[in-house]
Amino acid sequence: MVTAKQGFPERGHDHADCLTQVLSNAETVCQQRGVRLTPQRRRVLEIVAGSHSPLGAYDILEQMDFAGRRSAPITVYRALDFLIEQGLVHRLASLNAFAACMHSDSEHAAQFLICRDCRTVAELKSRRVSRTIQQDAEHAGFQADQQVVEVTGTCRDCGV
Amino acid sequence: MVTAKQGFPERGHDHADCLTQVLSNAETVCQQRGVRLTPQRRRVLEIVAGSHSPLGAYDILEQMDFAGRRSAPITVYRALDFLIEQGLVHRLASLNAFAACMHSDSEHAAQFLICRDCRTVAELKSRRVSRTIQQDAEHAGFQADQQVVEVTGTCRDCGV
DNA sequence: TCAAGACATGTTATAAAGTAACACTCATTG
DNA sequence: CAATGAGTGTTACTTTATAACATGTCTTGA
Repeated sequence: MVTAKQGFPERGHDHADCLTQVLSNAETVCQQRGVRLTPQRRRVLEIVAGSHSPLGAYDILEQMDFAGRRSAPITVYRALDFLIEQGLVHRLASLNAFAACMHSDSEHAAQFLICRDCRTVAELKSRRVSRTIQQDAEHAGFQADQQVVEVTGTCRDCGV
Repeated sequence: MVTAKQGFPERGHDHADCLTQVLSNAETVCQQRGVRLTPQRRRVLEIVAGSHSPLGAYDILEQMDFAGRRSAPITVYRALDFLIEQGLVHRLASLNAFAACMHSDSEHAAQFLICRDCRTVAELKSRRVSRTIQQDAEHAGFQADQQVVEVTGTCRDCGV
């Protein structure tokens, strides 16, 4: 994805474009891997990617309502499990919430910048940060294999 | 605290010592700050510090049982809120769990190493890591003011 | 073509984590 | 000693997440 590559997404950018790109990237990725992006999963991804701020599972659930029928929570969680496994969605532990991955490139450590004012989330994707953590952990006798980095603060637009 | 200053605590060290130190440090700190380490709060700290692996709020609750009576969850959460505020306990977002701070020194960024085998948790406390995050966030136009760093992997004792 | 198996979803119920609201106690302190 | 404020008790509830089992639906190879 292009729009959010460096730093925060531009306020007022055309988010419909992001959405389109995320979805088409997901199609490609799933096809390549021989896994199925079913309508349910696609729908959940669509909802998550449609928001710049992370959504709780039950927020997603609400938006899944169809013809007055609500699906069960497990439905959403199952779709999320799949999407997370495929790296298409990230889980934000400090918020109990989920955000679409706006980057088509492969594996990257999960690093997030969370604006406390506008609730927008961006990925940091700093190799320097992940390398430093890796090294310092190793130095402490620890073999790191999964990093959670979640930074709260204020983004450019909300800052003083 | 001495025992856990660098890297992981020695397996089989005398944890009763840690506990004593944590508690006496807490007394001192609270006195200095003019806040009250009430029996409830002290009890919760004691329980949390008595475990090397982080405890869920309801694990703590169980250990609070007294004469067959169980307190309400809110009791534990209130004590935890206080202890976290005073920096005596940390919250591990990725585990929904709590761990006592084994370091008497003042403010430090919350950075954790979580062994996936023995579930032991140690603090990393790397200035380098926090500085790097700070800088790279700033570079992305983001004013960082709270960092969550939680690293999962294997500790020296559990490693190959 | 159709049975077997694997994957995906539906349904119901429940577990686990966290909070709201209000009443009561108890130690200050002015 | 009344008033205040911090701490706790009690009850009920919300939010987040999972278990267990039934049902559906694709694929594939006999």
